[in-house]
Amino acid sequence: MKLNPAQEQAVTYVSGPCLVLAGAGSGKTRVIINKIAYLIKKCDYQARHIAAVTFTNKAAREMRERIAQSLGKGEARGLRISTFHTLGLDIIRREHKILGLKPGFSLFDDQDSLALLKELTEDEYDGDKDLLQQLIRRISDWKNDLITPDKAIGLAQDPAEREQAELYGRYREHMIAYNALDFDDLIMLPTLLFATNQEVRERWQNRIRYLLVDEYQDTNTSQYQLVKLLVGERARFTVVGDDDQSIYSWRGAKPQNLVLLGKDFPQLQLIKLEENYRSSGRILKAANILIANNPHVYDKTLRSNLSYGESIKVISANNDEHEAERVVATLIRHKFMNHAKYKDYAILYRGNHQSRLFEKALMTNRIPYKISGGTSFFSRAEIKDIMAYLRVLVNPEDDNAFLRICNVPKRGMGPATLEKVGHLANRKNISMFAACFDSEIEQRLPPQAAETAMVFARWLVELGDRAERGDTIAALRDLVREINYEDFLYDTSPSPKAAEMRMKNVSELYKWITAMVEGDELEDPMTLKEVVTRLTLRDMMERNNEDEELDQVQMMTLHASKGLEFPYVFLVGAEEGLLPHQSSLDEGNVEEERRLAYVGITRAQQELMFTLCKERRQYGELNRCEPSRFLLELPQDDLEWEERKAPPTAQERNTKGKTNIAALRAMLNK
DNA sequence: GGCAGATCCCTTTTT
DNA sequence: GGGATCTGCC
Repeated sequence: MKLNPAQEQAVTYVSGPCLVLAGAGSGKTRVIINKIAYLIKKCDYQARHIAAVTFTNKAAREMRERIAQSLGKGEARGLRISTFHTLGLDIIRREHKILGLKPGFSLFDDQDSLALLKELTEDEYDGDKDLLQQLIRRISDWKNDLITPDKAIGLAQDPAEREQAELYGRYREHMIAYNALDFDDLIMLPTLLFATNQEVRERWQNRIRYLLVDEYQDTNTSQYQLVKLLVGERARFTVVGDDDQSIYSWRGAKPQNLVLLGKDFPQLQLIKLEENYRSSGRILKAANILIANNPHVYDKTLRSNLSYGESIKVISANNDEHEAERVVATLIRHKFMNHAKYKDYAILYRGNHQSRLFEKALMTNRIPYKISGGTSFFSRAEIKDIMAYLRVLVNPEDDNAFLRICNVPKRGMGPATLEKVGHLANRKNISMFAACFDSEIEQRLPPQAAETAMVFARWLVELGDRAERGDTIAALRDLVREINYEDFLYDTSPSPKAAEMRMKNVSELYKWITAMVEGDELEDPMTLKEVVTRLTLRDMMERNNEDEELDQVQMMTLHASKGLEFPYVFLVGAEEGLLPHQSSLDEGNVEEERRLAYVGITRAQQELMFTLCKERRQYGELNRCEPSRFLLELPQDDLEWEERKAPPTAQERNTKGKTNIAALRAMLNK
């Protein structure tokens, strides 16, 4: 496939820092793939000196597959393609000594962190969920801004913030005691390390000599700093991004980093990709008109080189259940008329909970579907159990994991026993696991309980030895067998069928671990320690992607849809309060919601269908709904409102238009 | 210590 | 409306 002139320029400009502004569907992944190949084949870069960074595992996997196709396997050897977080993990793993971490550190996911913070704040917050949520958010913001607890305390403006900063400090101390890291640490630690340690920084600069960053608009402060420190003075890098697709500001992403880049690297080469190869002219026009309501730093207009296409449908339904039925009915008819496949259709929604009714409607009609995201594999209880066992094996300091498993299945270590073990651990400043071996344990616990704890701990040590010494996979199999996990599942599941499902999940996990331990052409074999941290990042290569070949309707959130494309798209729940989401309206962040709508629209290749309800059930209550303002912002001549729902009057459109322009002005004046 | 029923809170998006 | 957590009874 030939590149267009702008793409060609983006690929071959390698002599300095390069920013590629890539509109939706303008072939940015292609540019990255081609550029990597160009660097290796034409510029004498070795694959192992090139790193490409993405935000999601999915994107990384896709890139890996496509690069494997265009390069020989040998040529791609050593090429780093990973998410920011996996790159951070790699760095930490290699530099863990300097960072003061013991090998086999645990990675806490959100739930783990939440549990720890909940415990730490019991006195202060007394179980107030709101305050807890604020604290978590605050800590994450601090970490994303590279602010340590000491600094946070210094910066505190009021007593409440001071308290948060102190809790942040306690949280960090406990994490250190557990030999554990959270997601934000994966970026913050390497960045701080590079910032303060020249030798390490230079080592990594030497290791990564050309850096490519995908979805650059999603970087937060610490990620941007990491990029800057990695590229150093040499400044050999390419970042690809689109400010109109910035939809992650809620987790600290700073689209302003696009502007900062120009300031920090005055020699920055700016290249715009404005030719869209994905969507019909009409869909693209709608997207352009919608996003024109947002302020812009760099102007950019996407041009379609496809035909104008079908009109955009707006389907209205009486209520949310009806909405799902209408989508399914429309889909069935449309599929028949167009000889399409199920996998050509995507149902995109704002929040995960919306998937449920569609799932139900699809199921009753026997239509195969696949939900991406949502309750992930790794949040299932059985997977968390086994993972917790592995975490303790790998990192005995991990009290959280220990607590999860010490009585699963029941082995007589109930709350009373645990409380005493916990106290002992606390007083002696050792892990609970270590406390099970402590000389005092026999004085503190009733003989039976002390015996149980010691037997359990000894068994763990012995199993850990087995895994360490020889056959990791056999040890894993032993683990599941020796705790009688299967029986446990049958005892605790509501039905034998559910138990069977859960056991299947365990086997699936087992399969992934086996694959990772053994390695393959692209990935080196890993130790159990590595596997455990990697799995918390969910960075398995999804070897079971036979799924993708299956003919299934695709369902996902708008966020999850970024980077994907589908012939026919249903954008459901186009209502005030849902698509501009109420909480965003409250925070005055309509622009990000508009970008989210923009992302959804630009996923569609041939046809786009919006749906909305007159009323919707929320928290069990029935509420009236208004059409999304974004629908009113679209070019009405290109919309086809279905059913009795009248299109908006000229007046309605005018008022909407005026408020928007006023808002836009206010924004620009700021 | 385990289970059924009651109660509570929630739903924005993710590595 | 539904999943997670608590309560009170066995």
